[in-house]
Amino acid sequence: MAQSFHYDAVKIATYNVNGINGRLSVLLRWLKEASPDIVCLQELKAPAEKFPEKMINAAGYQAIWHGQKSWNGVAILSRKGPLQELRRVLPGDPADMQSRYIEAIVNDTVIGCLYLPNGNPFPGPKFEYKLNWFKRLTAHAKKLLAEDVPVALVGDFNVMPTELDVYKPERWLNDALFRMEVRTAFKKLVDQGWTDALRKLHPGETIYTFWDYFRNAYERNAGLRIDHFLLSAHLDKRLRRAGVDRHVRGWEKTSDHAPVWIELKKRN
DNA sequence: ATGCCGTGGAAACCACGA
Repeated sequence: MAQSFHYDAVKIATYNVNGINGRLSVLLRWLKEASPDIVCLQELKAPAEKFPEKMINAAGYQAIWHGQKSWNGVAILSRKGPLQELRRVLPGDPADMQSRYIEAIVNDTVIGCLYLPNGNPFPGPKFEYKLNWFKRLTAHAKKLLAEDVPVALVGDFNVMPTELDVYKPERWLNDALFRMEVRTAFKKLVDQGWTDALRKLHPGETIYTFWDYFRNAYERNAGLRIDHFLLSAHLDKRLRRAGVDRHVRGWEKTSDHAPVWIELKKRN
């Protein structure tokens, strides 16, 4: 068996599905293949009542979700332990109606599932909204760390943290995913004491989680690393493996993102 | 360098994504 380990692992994944109903067959195929314990989904692009709960349940997962008509939408799935929802709104702006955050406790671990705004075009109100959302996330993240419990902030951050995370950095300098303000915001967040799990286990390696639909981006490996796992110190200590299921990006009717995952040593 | 692709929703085009 290729997949045989000397420890019991907890596998957590994140997947921007780009429309959960349009991608349902891809999602279910991947869930069966990868068998993650916890999954954070982004870009459901469906209102609450159109979340395919029965199919997700039939695949072996409980779910909580925060839907929205047409855009955004986030969900957390769990294969084993129950999900105890903590919040479904990022604090700090009561006027913000976009479904971009949901948080739950699963097996004593806090999972914050997020879909950070894209922010394009720069300059403009969307970019300002992104920076403000980042500030709110950073403030909330600080509170989570202060609670001194195992926490993971997981999802589509819409940021390439460094030049290593972009196939052609020079072309992205003025893009809202790579503007220095946004990279700086990501670094400020990480410097609170979070671990960028993929980067820690694969330093110096080219890792992408997204490839455009056009210009044969996937075939050319013209990708971006924008889906991330930020781990508190408790989880960092348990981190064993991490990767990208990049082959899923090659499937028919697939999302432009690939699923990303980590494995944690199980708690004693 | 660019929405050339793809989704959802409303209305056979538009908003939005990264």
